[in-house]
Amino acid sequence: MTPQLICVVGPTATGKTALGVWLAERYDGEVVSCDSMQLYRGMDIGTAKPTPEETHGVPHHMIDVAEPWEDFSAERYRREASACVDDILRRGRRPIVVGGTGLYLDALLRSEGYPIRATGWRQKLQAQFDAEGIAPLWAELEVVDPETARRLSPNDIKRVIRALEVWHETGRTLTDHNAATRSLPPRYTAVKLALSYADRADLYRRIDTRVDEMARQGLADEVERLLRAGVPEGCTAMQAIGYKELIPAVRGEANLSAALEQVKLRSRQYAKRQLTWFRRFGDIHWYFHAHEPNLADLRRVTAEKLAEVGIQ
RNA sequence: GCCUCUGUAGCUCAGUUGGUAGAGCAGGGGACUGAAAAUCCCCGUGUCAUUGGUUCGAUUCCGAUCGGAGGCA
Repeated sequence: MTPQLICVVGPTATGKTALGVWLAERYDGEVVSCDSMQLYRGMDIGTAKPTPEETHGVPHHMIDVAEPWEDFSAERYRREASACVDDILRRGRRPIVVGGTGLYLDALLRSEGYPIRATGWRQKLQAQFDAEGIAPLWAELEVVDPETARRLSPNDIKRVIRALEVWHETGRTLTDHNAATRSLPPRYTAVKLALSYADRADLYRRIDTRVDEMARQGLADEVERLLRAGVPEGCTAMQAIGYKELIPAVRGEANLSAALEQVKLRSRQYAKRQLTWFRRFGDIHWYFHAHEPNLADLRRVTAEKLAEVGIQ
C-alpha cells in the first residue's frame, strides 16, 4: 500500500522548501507546512517563510494561520494540520508535509491527541512553582508518576509541570497515556525524507550565510514592526530564533552585528537538535548534500525512493 | 630603554602553600507525547609559552628568552 503522505524534514537551511514545492508540482500535491514559527503572520524573513516566487503557486497550508500574540500548541497544530491533510486527500491530491518541527510532525502522524481538560491546573502549578520552586512539585511527581520522574530531570520544569497537569486534569498519568498512545498505529502512512549536509561544517556555513541574507532582507525592521504592533516580548512567537536575539538591538540597547552573530550561533545549535530528533526515526530516508547542493541529483534520488514505495 | 603585570582546553579565565590541572562559553552526543526555533540531560589530557636552574619531583619557586597589556621616560 502506497503511503498517503510525503514528509520532507531535516534541519534548517537544507532546502526543504524547494524540494517540497518540486514534489508538489511533480506529484500533484499541496504543501502542508510543519513549522512552529512559520504559522505566525508577520514573521516572514526570520522564519524563512516561502515567498510567492518560491511557491510557484503551489498551495501552502499551515502558514500564516495565527497571530504572533496567540499561543499555538502541538495539539492545535495536530487538529488544524490534519484537517488540511484530510481535505487534500479528499480532493484526490497528495499532501506534502514540509518542515523542521519534530514534535509537530509527531503530533500530525499520531492517531490520538494530547491529554487535556483545561480546568486551570496549568496556571495553578505554574503559580506554585513561582512561589515555592520545583521541590514540592517534584516530590509530588515522584509519588504520582514515578516512571516519569525517573525519566525527567527536576530541572526540566516545563515537563515536570506538564506531567502533573496531565495527572490532575485527566486522572491518568503521563506514563499511562504515553503507553496507550504509543501502541496505536499512526493516523497516516507516510514516506519520510530527510535533508542534511554530509559535512556538518557545510551545514553551519549555509546557516551563517542565510542569517546574513535575512539581515540584508530587513530582519531587524521586521522585528521592529512586530514590537510596534504590540506583540509581547514574552510570547511564544517571540521565542523564535532571529527575533528574541534582535529585540535589544532593535531598541538600540545592543549592537546589531553581535546580535546577528548570536542568531547564527543559536540557529546552528537548533539545527543540531533537529538532527538529533530526526535521527531517531528508523523509517526515514536521508539525503546528504555534498558541499554544494546538487538539485538534479537530489530530485533523481528522491524520485527513485518514492517509486520504490509506489509513488509515481 | 626601564618598571609592573601577564602567557593554563577552540575562547574567557580559575587553580595547584612544589606531587603533571578545572569552570563558564564554544563544540560533540542524547532526550523530547498541549510552550518545541522551547526545555532538559551527559561528555573536559591540555608539550599549564620556550629554555636553563633549584629539587627525589616544577605547570607551580628562581633566571633568561620570546609573545601580550599597562606605566615611566
